[in-house]
Amino acid sequence: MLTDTINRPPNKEACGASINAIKDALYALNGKWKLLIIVSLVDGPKRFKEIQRDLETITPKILSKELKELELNGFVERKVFNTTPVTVTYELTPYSSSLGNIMNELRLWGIQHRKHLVETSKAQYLASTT
Amino acid sequence: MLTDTINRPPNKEACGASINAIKDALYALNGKWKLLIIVSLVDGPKRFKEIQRDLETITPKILSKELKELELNGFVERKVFNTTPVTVTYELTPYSSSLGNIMNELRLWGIQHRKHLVETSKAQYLASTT
DNA sequence: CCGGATCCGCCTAGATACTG
DNA sequence: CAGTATCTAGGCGGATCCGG
Repeated sequence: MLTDTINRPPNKEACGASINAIKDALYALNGKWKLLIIVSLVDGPKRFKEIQRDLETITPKILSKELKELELNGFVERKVFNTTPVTVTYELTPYSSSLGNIMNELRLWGIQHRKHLVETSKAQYLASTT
Repeated sequence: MLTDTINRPPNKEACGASINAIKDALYALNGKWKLLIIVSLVDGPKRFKEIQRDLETITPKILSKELKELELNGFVERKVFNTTPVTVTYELTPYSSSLGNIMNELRLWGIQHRKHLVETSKAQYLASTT
C-alpha cells in the first residue's frame, strides 16, 4: 500500500522536492471543480449544460471560469460549431490524459474513505450523505 | 499510462460514481495545504514551526486551522509534552498512510507537469519559478 | 432551451501584528 | 516556540438577465 514516498528514513532534500512537486500539481489543479470537470469530460466531448448537469451543484458562472482556466492550461479544448443555433462543446486534450493515474487514485481513495467513515460512524465528514 | 478510468466508451453510471468518489476525496483533502502538511510530516513528527518552515509560505493562522481539521479527520495526532517551555508535536496517524498512492501520483505528475510547461515555454503557469 | 455575463454578497484565505 | 487577534482581498456562490 505504501509507496516509497512514505515511511522511509528522514531525508530532507527528497521531502522538500516532494513538497515542491506536489505544490506544482495542486497549483495547476486548484479549486474544487477542475478535476471533477475533467472527469465529466472523460467519456467524450460535452456541452456546457451537460457538464453543469453532471456536477449538479456548480453554477454557470463558476463553470465558465473554470473552463477558461482549463483551456488556458491546456487540459480542455473549446469548439464552436456554426449550427443554428450555435453549438459549443468542450473536450479533453491528449495532455489531460496524463492525469489518469491521479484521478484513479483519488477515486479509489474516495471510495475507501467513504467506507472508512461509515464504518467508524463519522459519516458527517462526507461530502454528501447520499 | 492510462487507467481504466479514462478513455473508455461512454458509461454514465460509472462516470457519476467516479465524480462522487472524487468529490469525497477532494472534500476531505480540500484546500491547498492539507496534502502538503502531510508530506511534511512523512519523515516523522514535527513541531509547529518546523512544518511552517517546510511549507515556507503558510501563515501560522492557516497552519493552525489546517492542523485542527487534519486532527479532526484522523490524519494527524497532536501531542503535548510538559517540558519547559511546553513542546508540541504533530505526527501522522496510521490512516494517513492510505494517502501514499495519491501523494506519489501527485508528485510524479507535478514533476512531469513542470517539465512540460518549461518545454512548451509556459513556465508562467507554475506555482513558483525556482 | 443554450451559453454565458452581471450584480450582489458571504465566507475564508492570507497579511500583519501581537500574546503567553 | 506555539499559536491568537484583527483587518482586508479575493474566491466562490446565489440570483438574475440577456442574445441567440
